[in-house]
Amino acid sequence: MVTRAATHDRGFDHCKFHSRLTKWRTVVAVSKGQPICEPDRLADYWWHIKSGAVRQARLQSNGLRCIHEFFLPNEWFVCDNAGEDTVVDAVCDGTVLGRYKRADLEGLAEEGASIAQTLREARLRRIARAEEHIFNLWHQRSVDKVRVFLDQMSARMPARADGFVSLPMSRYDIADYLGLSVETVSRALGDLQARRIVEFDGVRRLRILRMLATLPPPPRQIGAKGRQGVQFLSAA
Amino acid sequence: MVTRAATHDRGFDHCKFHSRLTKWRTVVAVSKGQPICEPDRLADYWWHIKSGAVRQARLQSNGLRCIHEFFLPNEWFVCDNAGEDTVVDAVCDGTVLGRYKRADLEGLAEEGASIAQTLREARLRRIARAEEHIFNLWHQRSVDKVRVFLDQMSARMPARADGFVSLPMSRYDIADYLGLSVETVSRALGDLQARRIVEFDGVRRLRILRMLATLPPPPRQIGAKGRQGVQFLSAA
DNA sequence: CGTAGGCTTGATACACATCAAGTCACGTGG
DNA sequence: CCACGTGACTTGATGTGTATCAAGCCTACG
Repeated sequence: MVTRAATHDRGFDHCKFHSRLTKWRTVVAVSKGQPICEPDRLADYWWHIKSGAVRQARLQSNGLRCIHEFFLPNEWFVCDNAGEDTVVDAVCDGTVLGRYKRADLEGLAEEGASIAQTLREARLRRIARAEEHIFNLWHQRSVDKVRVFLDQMSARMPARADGFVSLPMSRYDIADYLGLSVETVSRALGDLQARRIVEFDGVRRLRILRMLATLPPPPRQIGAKGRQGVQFLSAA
Repeated sequence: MVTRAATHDRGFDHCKFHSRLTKWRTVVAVSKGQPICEPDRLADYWWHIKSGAVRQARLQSNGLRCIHEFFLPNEWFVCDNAGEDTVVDAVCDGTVLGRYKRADLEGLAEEGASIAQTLREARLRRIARAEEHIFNLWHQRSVDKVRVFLDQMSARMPARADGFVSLPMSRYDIADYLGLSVETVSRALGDLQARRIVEFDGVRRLRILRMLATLPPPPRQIGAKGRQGVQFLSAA
């Protein structure tokens, strides 16, 4: 397996900065399907998920909804370049966020190096995740997409002792995230379950049995047969 | 058409900072298919394309190559999270880059606000492009993917007076970027040409005749028929 | 009991990958 | 000059993964 940056937006010392941060914080609670704020204000804030989950999506004129990213408990995010068609809304009921004005938090960051660090890392992780998403959308079969998705989600969600996690999002959300139809997502999940790669306990509670790295080699060869096996020589 | 951040990494005052920058610069020239530097050093530098083009790709064990991004003349970039499977190499012969040690450039940035600005913008643009790429890979038909790709490229490439641009990359590169087969890319290009959306002058020189915004509405409806038409009410 | 939303399952259609030639431009060497 | 090879591109025939269409199921909740 290839080494790659970890994908957690956690690890931020709340005890230490709690009092300082709460001073600037607004708590926002939203129920399923509710936008977290007015679309044109989105870019003005840093957000921190306390519970539940939100999704950042882009709506097309034909009604299709492309979900760019999910944000899960304890993760930080900011929306730099949201267009008019961008919606950020709650995935499930009981979603609670901390909202901080960018100016406040980024000003604060100058004194508190640890906060600055957290925000910087959140940005970097955003790029890393986007690249993973691109890779996942790119050329894989539906089962592989769903598999990678489940791996990522169970790694990012707060885990329980027994290894089970409960997904906050519906099959429709997964479909819109992976660019598949709901039916295909459903079938893929059934397939993974049948092959004992994941185990379900109810529709949204699951546990990964076999990690990606330990899987047998890809049975099918999609695309070109090995274009350009580049050797490194010497630049300049 | 929806407003969205422009996608140019240009607009950096070279005259003003030329002497200061060249002091830290190493010029790197690479020919087609050559990596721009040792893979493990990639993250140590900021890069600036002077001529030609480079591609950032991720190689899979089965030989497939997923191209995450192209970088075109006059654009700045840095590779924060390149894994062992990541390759950044020249798309065509005659590719020349400026290479700057990150420590040097980012230290310099403290005094030169304009440089800091350029680097910050390059990062933001990177995210914006990644999101566009996700959107493009997401659910579209092959013709649409190719169409969007051509629009983006002709907007980013240095244009000539007659409106023609010459693409630096091959059909294989395009296929690996869009997650399609070469044949499909070729057919899509033929289709666009037949429908008088683009005009070709040789295989790699082309001109966009009709921009995306001015196109007729999507003939086909892929995916779900309008899930969750969310109305904004009021958060919290 | 009924209605609704989320989810699953089956039958069919089609967009795109794959396989297989074939073309075109541009070399290199006889 | 032509023969030949090679790499990039195109075109056609065929197969298949997944979208689409259409029920039907399951759970929650009035």
